[in-house]
Amino acid sequence: MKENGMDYTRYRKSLQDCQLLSKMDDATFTSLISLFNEEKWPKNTCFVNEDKFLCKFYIILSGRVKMYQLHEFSCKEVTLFLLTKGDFIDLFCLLDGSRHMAYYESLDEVKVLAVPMKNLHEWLQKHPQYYINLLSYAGKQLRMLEDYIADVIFTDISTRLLKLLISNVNKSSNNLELINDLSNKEIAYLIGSTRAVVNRHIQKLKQNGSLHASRENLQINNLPLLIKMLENKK
Amino acid sequence: MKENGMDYTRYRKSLQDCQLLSKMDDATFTSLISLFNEEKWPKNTCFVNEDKFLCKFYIILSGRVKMYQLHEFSCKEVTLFLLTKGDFIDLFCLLDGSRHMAYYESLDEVKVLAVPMKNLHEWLQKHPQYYINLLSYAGKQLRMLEDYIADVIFTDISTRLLKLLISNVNKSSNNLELINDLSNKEIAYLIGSTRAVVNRHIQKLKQNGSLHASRENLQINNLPLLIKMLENKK
DNA sequence: CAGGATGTGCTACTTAGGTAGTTTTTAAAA
DNA sequence: TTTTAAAAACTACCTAAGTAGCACATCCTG
Repeated sequence: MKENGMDYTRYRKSLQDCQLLSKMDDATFTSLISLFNEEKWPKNTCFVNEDKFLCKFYIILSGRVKMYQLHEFSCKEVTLFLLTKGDFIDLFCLLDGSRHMAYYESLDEVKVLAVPMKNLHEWLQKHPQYYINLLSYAGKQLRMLEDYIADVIFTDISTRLLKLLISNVNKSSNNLELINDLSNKEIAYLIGSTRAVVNRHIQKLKQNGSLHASRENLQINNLPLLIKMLENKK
Repeated sequence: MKENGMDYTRYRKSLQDCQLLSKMDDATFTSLISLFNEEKWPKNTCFVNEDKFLCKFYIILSGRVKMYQLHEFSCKEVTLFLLTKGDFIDLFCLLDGSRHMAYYESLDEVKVLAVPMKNLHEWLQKHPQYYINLLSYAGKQLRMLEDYIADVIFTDISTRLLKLLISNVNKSSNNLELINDLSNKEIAYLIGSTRAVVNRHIQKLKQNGSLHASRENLQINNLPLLIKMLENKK
């Protein structure tokens, strides 16, 4: 991190949605952020729960990182979180220092702020009120997993696909974001299915004109229709 | 809570596994526990995310409480957590005060310690280091949900049933605990399935002599066999 | 004891989703 | 440009799991 402190305001801005940093005055922010160093990870890099996640804590500045579980036997995957700007890696290890069996992969070139776990712990000891922010972040993730489970148990693949598409449409631009450049396989992992099945359902959406799909490119053609289809499921 | 303080040591003992209270000296413990009142909930009572969970925080002293999600349309259920001694209700609401869409039902007569959310927040403000304990509890729950998702996506019902049974055998007594008096329906909700399907698999376990099952009563007959069956799945 | 409610056991049926395999398309690398 | 690899598209097949329905057992209560 630059000594002159110029960068801090830049980080302040780009991390304005980061839960750890919310409701934090500038002085505190500076004391915290000065502990970090910026790192850059290349695209499509896998981190199979390396030791680095036990000794360092990361905040994503830009790019996507998927956090997933792998079934060794069948080599199947599920993506649990699609982490983006402001998200943490790995909160679990911060919590209790125990190894968290999880896999990470960068989907873009990713910029992160990195801090040695030890330093962050020391800082938090001095500023324990910010544990609340971490708790609130953990709570948000817990609810996401609860919803994931409810979806998997209660609804079929086509419903889950519709939900995924609709929930990733940017309200203002009406464009599909975050998942629009993913392959069918990655989409499948996001909803707990397989490439072939997801493709089958995508074909139907293409046929009724609600979706445009080509190689690693998804575009919503008719959002109201997608919403209507989702509502008809219930 | 009794004024004489006699009860505090009793609570100390029965809550020794409670994560919020770990590494807490007696004076601090007393200052915290004196905020609580003991409540008793009758068996089989539903709490459909009532306002009480928004204004009060509970620690379970004894008995089981299942936390579940309900699919309104199909009236299907999934049990996400089987809460017992030392568990919290509702951590989520404590975190950010937002309504947490969840359902609770007591499976036994349940004793809890209750504290107004406001009072606990005030106490935590004065003792912020104990947020760490809550974080660590949240982390444990997050991992449980991650495992749940991995199980549902990667494995079939019979595998999940075997896992459930094996993981609830008391190592020392070799007896099935916590779930041994549940109906097939409740077992099904625990692994994200339905009564009929679970019953189908239970029949197979009865046939090969690994399990004894009668009305709301499950007993392990041959644990090594169950373990072997689980390993053969992989 | 009778009646009702709930849990269990079992049959038969349906189907969505997983699987395997092949072809075609696309895009990047050589 | 050709080559190669990955993604997408499509076909055919199989099966576990969900569903519905009913008979029977068990328990509790009036």
